[in-house]
Amino acid sequence: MVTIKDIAKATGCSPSTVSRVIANNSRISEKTKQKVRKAMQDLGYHPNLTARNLVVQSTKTIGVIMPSSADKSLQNPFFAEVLRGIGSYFHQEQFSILLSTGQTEQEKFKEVERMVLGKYVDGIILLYSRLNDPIIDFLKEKDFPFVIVGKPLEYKNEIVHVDNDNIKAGKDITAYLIENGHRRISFIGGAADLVVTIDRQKGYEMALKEAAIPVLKEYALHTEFLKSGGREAVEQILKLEVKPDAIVVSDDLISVGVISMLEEYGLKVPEDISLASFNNIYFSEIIKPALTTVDIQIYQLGVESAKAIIKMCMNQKLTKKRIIIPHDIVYRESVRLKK
Amino acid sequence: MVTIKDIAKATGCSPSTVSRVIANNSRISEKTKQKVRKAMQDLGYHPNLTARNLVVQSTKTIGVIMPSSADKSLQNPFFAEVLRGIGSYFHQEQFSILLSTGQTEQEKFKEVERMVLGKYVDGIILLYSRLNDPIIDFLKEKDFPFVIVGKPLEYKNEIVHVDNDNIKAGKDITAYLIENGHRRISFIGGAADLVVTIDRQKGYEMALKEAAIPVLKEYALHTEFLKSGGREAVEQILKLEVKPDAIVVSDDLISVGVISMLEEYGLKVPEDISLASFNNIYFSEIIKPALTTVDIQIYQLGVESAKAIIKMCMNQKLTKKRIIIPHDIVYRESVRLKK
DNA sequence: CTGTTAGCGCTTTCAA
DNA sequence: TTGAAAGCGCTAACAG
Repeated sequence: MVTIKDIAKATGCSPSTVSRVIANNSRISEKTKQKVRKAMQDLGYHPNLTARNLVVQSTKTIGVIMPSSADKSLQNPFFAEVLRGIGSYFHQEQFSILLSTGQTEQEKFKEVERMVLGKYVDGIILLYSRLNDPIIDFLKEKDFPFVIVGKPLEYKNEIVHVDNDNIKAGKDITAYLIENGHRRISFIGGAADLVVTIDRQKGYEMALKEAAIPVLKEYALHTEFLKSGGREAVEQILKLEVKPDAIVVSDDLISVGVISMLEEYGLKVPEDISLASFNNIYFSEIIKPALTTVDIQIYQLGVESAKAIIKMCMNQKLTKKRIIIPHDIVYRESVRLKK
Repeated sequence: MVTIKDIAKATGCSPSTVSRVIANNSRISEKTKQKVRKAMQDLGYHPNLTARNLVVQSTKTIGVIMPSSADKSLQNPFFAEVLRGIGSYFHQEQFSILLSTGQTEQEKFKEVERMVLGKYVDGIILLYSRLNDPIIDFLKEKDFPFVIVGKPLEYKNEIVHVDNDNIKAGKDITAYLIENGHRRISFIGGAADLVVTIDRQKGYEMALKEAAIPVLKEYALHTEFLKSGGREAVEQILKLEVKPDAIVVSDDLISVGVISMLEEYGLKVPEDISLASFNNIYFSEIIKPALTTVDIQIYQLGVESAKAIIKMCMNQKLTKKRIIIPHDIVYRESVRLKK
């Protein structure tokens, strides 16, 4: 292996000079720079990142934590898309992603602990927000830089997070349904302990109230994310005495299953029942009917969380803890319009 | 920061002893071990991974390279699922994933170069296999440990790769279509430079030949992965003089788009036309019609590639370069059966 | 503008 | 069973 010393020897200068050339230090003469660079080329030198990391006490690496992979939720294109956003910003800043996909909460916790205590990462991005997450407690206690994609339920004012205004998003999409003449609107959410589900449901309820439509308990259902494709949820709905004429679904992926189920029971979307959801993943536009959905700009969610964590690692102050990515509704075919 | 020296001081022994306790070296007395461990607890000591990596000249970190993320192919749940497989094996071996999602081939190459030359990873897993991939050339030239998930087109006998027998898979699924009375079978593939597409198509052709069905050029189409949802492909098919009665699609995700398109043109699957594809992603079972598809055991693909790369990093010899994960057909609703 | 020196925190001979 | 010492490859004062 060729080290900085070899280059020093070959060029007749000191290791520190070589180091400075690597850093492109301004007070090294152009001449030596040339000479050193040539030697690096010739000998095939490349700086050892581990060695550098050790001395500068920083790795330019961020741990990115996915939700527990035991359930199938990882298959949600949401995560790939956030990752893409994070990766693109990281690339230009020369940061790296250390990915953690723990099967269980335990595994994930262990991995985070290893990364953080072993000083193997400079910061953490959490790609989800759950109630009572021990990882958050751990990070907070250690005062370790981290950002959440989504909204923390506790410590909202202390934890940096990148989120949509999901309450408003829920309200907007529900209002759109109401505008189009729907009155009996049901809500199907994913896991009930996900903050994003909670918020979207809250927005849904607000819209109903504003339109003076009663909020019925039996109209709000939860289905385990990606489990059984929303079968129970649909069956519940079909058992209702007064059947809904529209459904707000908290995630496009769930919509896919729900639509299939409805069809199985002979209900067509949007003719018999309208449906609108959130995320605008790639699928939403290629399935039939194409989904009317809230575009939450997943990629941007990734980019901004990347920006935030890097800033924090550089000890720059963030002006605000809560970074909101705007959303907007993409109108497609799953909602029956008012004539 | 509390270091190994602090523990040494606190316990009155030397840093080397502490180091040995960390490694659980057998020739340290149980008594000192206890003492040292207690001090580590009390002072909150945790080994610095970077420092260790530097001296042992290894990082226990593997670079995992996704396909260029400029196209939408990253949203294919395939990748999340392989990642999950890799992650699970890595976790138990205490390895980490350094993820690279370059937008372009260039970006990806740069990232790989950085990881490898900077000695930041011990090995590389490539999650795709393309024709003329400079990354493969680079890795080969550097003689750096790497494994491909998929099949390299060149150097098949030199490059370790974890793959399905996609030719056979293509043949099997096509044969199944033929068994059920289909004769005019079309093939819709993803990007034509992906080896997986090529293989599956090859198998498709073999099955036709064995059944003495002519292989028609105009029956084989390619659609950019996830682009336009297979619209052109379907339009091409509908333009054919003799329309197919079945389609083999090289990826479940493409199937989703193709089914939608067919429906748009008034063709129902499987009543009017049958369809079968590959991968068995979560979606395949929740969409209507549920897809008859080849289960390629994506998760296992991940696990085995993880095993392979770790073995290589430990300098253990692999018995074979080509590791095959068995596939099997999952029979669902998208194929019209012979009465 | 460049060199000398001292470490970053750990592992690992070698010696005791 | 333990300690002393060297060194992994690099950066960063400090000195000149």
